[in-house]
Amino acid sequence: MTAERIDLAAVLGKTALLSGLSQPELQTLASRTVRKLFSSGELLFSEGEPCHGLHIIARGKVRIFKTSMSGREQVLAVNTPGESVAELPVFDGGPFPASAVAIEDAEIAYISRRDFQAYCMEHPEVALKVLQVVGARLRRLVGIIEELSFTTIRQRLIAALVKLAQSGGTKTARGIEFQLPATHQELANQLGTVRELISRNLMRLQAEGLLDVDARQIVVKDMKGLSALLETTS
Amino acid sequence: MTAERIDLAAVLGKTALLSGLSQPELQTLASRTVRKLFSSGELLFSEGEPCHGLHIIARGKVRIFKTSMSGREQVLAVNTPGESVAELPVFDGGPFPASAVAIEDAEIAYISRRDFQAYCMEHPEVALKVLQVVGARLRRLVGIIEELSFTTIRQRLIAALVKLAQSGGTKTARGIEFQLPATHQELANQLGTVRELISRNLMRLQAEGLLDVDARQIVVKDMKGLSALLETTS
DNA sequence: CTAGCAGCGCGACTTAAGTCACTGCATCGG
DNA sequence: CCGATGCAGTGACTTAAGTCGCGCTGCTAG
Repeated sequence: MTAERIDLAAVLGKTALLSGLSQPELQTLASRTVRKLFSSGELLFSEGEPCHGLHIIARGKVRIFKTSMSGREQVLAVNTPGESVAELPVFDGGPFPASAVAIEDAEIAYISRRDFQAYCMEHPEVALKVLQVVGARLRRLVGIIEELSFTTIRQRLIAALVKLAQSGGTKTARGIEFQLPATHQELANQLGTVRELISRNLMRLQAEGLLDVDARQIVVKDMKGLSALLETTS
Repeated sequence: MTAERIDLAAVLGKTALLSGLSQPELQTLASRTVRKLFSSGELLFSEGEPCHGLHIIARGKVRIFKTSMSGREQVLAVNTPGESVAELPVFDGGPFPASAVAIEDAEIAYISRRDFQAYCMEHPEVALKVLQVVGARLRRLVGIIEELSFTTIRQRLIAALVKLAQSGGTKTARGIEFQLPATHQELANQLGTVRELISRNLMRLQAEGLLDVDARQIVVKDMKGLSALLETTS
């Protein structure tokens, strides 16, 4: 019991929302949290459901997404440990605007709305932190809107590849190599399109000599040429 | 002088953010605000600029939008008196994520970041209100994303028409009549497309017998048929 | 070992979306 | 009265996006 509480307090202290709080305060909050476990593929909640509390990810990954009638998905965010999920409905009392699913086995610290709101009233600095986190979220959403309405799938894909190469790539004689983090289908969901287009566009980039593609293994042969395509109006 | 302050206090008291505050508190805040005037078409701020304070609309309308390299616009929101604009950068310290322009002559109450943040620390309930407002904004953005990635322009246009008919329409013998609130170009910007498609889709709906279109005057002849098109997967 | 399944490649096709170029039409200021 | 200007309608066209169907591979559970 006590062990669990100390553990939770440590987790809470590492989240963006609550960093900077003192140990006793974290303890107090931890005593109000519930630990929830989700296995990979399990839904944390669905779009439209009422929201009763705040989810903080202690372990695992969570994908936030919308689904269309025809079954297509649009990913809004993928969240990792230390981040919180669905802060907003906690405060405006509305339903969840999107669904969330665990994409790895996950452990969630859950705090009820009432408790967290009360805590914010007593600790205004926490409320301001929440605003910062929400701000980052809102910026990402605006970015998604910008991409969806102004760019082609080709450009979105290139942008994603460049980002992956820069963060998780290793330099070799042939260029910058890295693995796609998931299936083409998943990548398509994140870019708001369908599997075939990912496939086709990757092949096209290969044909243009910018990439080498071998299933999920990507070798960027011409990083400059690739990045250059992001700037052009075409 | 005094007259101005009382006036401002009244304005502030009507905003969603600050409703429920006592007169003296409003006075205090009002004494910190600056009144700014913008004529129609004038920019309040541009995407990427640093943000130094909160804008509250006292009079007029403001459009929030993103612009692409090729000159196309995507409208994120149109805000009216009593609403605030760009609450977020005030709290996370980042630049404006989009641009804002007055689409009517407008009067803005402006409060500096420092003052408003300090006020939130002293009055946590205001911070919670801000979170509610931001929540509503975020929901709208998610809605835009959903529309952009799942629906056709035809459907978005129909949705816009239905909304307009329900809010600003009058029932007549021929059906529900209303005026388009702006030019086709402006409507296109809000739906994330180009003028021609608005024109064509309106014509198509007319050809299908659902509408009568005469320039900006619209008569919805078959509201049920129109709404029905929103539900279908097609 | 093999039947089944998930992920991927790919061609053929349909359709939504956008571009270009032009016309007509009203309004407004000289 | 007239040219300029801004808005709307429209045809012809190009291209991006998405759909369908099928075949190939490699893995793994029965």
